[in-house]
Amino acid sequence: MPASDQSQTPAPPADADLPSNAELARILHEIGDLLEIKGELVFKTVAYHRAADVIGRAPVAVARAYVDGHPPALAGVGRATADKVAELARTGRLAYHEALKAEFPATLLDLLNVPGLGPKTVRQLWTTLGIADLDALRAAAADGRLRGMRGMSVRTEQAILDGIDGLRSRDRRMLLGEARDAVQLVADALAGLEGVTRVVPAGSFRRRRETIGDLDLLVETTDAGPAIGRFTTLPAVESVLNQGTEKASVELERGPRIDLMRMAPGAAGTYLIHFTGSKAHNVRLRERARDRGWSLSEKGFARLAEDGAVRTGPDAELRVFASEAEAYAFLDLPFIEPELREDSGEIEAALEGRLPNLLGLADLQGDLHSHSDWSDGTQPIEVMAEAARRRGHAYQVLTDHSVSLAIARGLTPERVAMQARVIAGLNRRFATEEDAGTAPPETPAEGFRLLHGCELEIRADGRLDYDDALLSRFDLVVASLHVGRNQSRSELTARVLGAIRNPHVDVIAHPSGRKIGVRDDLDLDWDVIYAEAASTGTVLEMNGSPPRLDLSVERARHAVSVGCLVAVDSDAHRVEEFEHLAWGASQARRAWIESPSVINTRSRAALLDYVARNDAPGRRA
DNA sequence: GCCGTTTTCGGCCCGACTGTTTTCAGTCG
Repeated sequence: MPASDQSQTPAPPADADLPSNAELARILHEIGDLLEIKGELVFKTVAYHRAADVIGRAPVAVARAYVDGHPPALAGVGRATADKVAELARTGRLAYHEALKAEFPATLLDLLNVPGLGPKTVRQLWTTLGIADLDALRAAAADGRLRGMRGMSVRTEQAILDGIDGLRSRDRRMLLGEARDAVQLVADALAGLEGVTRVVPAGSFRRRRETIGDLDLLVETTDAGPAIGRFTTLPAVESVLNQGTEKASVELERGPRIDLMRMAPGAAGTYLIHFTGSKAHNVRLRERARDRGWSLSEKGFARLAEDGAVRTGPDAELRVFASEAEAYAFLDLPFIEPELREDSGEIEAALEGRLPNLLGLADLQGDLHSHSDWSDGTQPIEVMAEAARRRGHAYQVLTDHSVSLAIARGLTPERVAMQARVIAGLNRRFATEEDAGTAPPETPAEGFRLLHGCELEIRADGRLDYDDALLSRFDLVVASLHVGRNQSRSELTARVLGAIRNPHVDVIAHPSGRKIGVRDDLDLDWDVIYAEAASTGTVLEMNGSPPRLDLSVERARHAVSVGCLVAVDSDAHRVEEFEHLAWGASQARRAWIESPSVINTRSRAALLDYVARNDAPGRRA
């Protein structure tokens, strides 16, 4: 909805003043944490955390919807939570939250982050010893003042000291590429062991969350002993957190925590489901199992007795399945792709037979965003083109930076013309090889061509870096914004809208400008951006570079729902980075996006036809 | 706190590992 519509009458709060979904979620989680420490009924605290999660990933701006008088129906958000969200949306504050916070020192919640410390222990530390922050806890542990408490010993004190030290060094979450490297390290080490049939990453990495905290790995083996032994003694292991007969956890040197679990051959289906999660998805499955008389755990489905307890003795019955699909089928559900398992509507969709036909990496016919050493890439045009061709793509768009981005050696119009000649020469060779049958076997039927594009800078004053005459000579133009990031929402939005409305601009690259863990999103009026992109046919990019993943899943899902097309791009600056396409595709899958909404699932002919139509005079406002 | 054609009250998902226990609570995923 246009922001200008809000400016007249007795002004409801502007979007910028409303708490975001993430802020609402943070407050509700904090209430849940505080109630845990307070010793409140566990189901009540769980309800707050669940409501926080649901609101945090809701597809609409929840506070906005409350202010506008049409709060969304969200499973897990009942009357009490709705009233609190309404108060937060209306006033920006929540009396209940503030009263609760006033009961405890503000720093007490920090203690929950120490591994091994839960709400019960934190409460005990505070009430018996007055410990309310990490420094006090460290001092007490170092002085040996904890060992008198129930459940505390000298060893616990040391574990707490170690845990506090670890907090400082290990608070960063991994990006997808780093997680993949750690997975590979362990998988390679276990692969050759006797009895090991496979090693599978599970958890949030398998669901392709944009950042990964801990890694979960499953090893299918007849005997867990050797695998766990090898795992806990890997050279990269800094410490072993725990180790049993079924599972073990380690921390890598300056790296992540990794959990390894054993799954029994022939029974992997429920293990994979259990350890892939998400927790919320699993809870829904277990509820469904229980309704049907079975208790679901990683081990399989155990038959329940009349009283709701698991049957034991001669009446015991455990159903196991080799594959996830079979385990889902036992619950009369179709297979649900890991990227969808967030309890964000996938169970309902599965029941109603309307699960999306998700985009696959193989559906991509090309890539609209890449660089060479002509600007800030590291490899020659030919090397990049050859690598793209060997991927079996029909096109790669070379989009070196435009002139004003001097730090990236942006191309002058003269160098653009030179580059065009280089590309034409390469394409002549590709055509000759295809005619002669000497092109790589991966080459698709329509052949491979390197398309000439550019990454066009949207300058701080809103002007574009090249004039229309030059822009019209490119096969495809992606526009992006790297400078003047701190302007007001209205200024930034106007700059992006200017690019969207230019008939020669085909794609807006990494629209939010974020880098995960480094810098925040641009402050844009997103609803206006989506609407204009949809009406002009300008494509919004899902950039697959792991620090970007931009658009985000939530934004991409919203954009497509209002009629936008997206492009899944690598933004490769060297050959190895073409693999970013896989990360980008996984984010599109998380956003429930299907192939028709992704422009680069189209053939080269269809892509160029789309661009030509959108470039036609009068096509745009 | 949430939720419901087995319920508007009384339930609410499951198991491994750890540590300090003499049979189990707390934490974690």
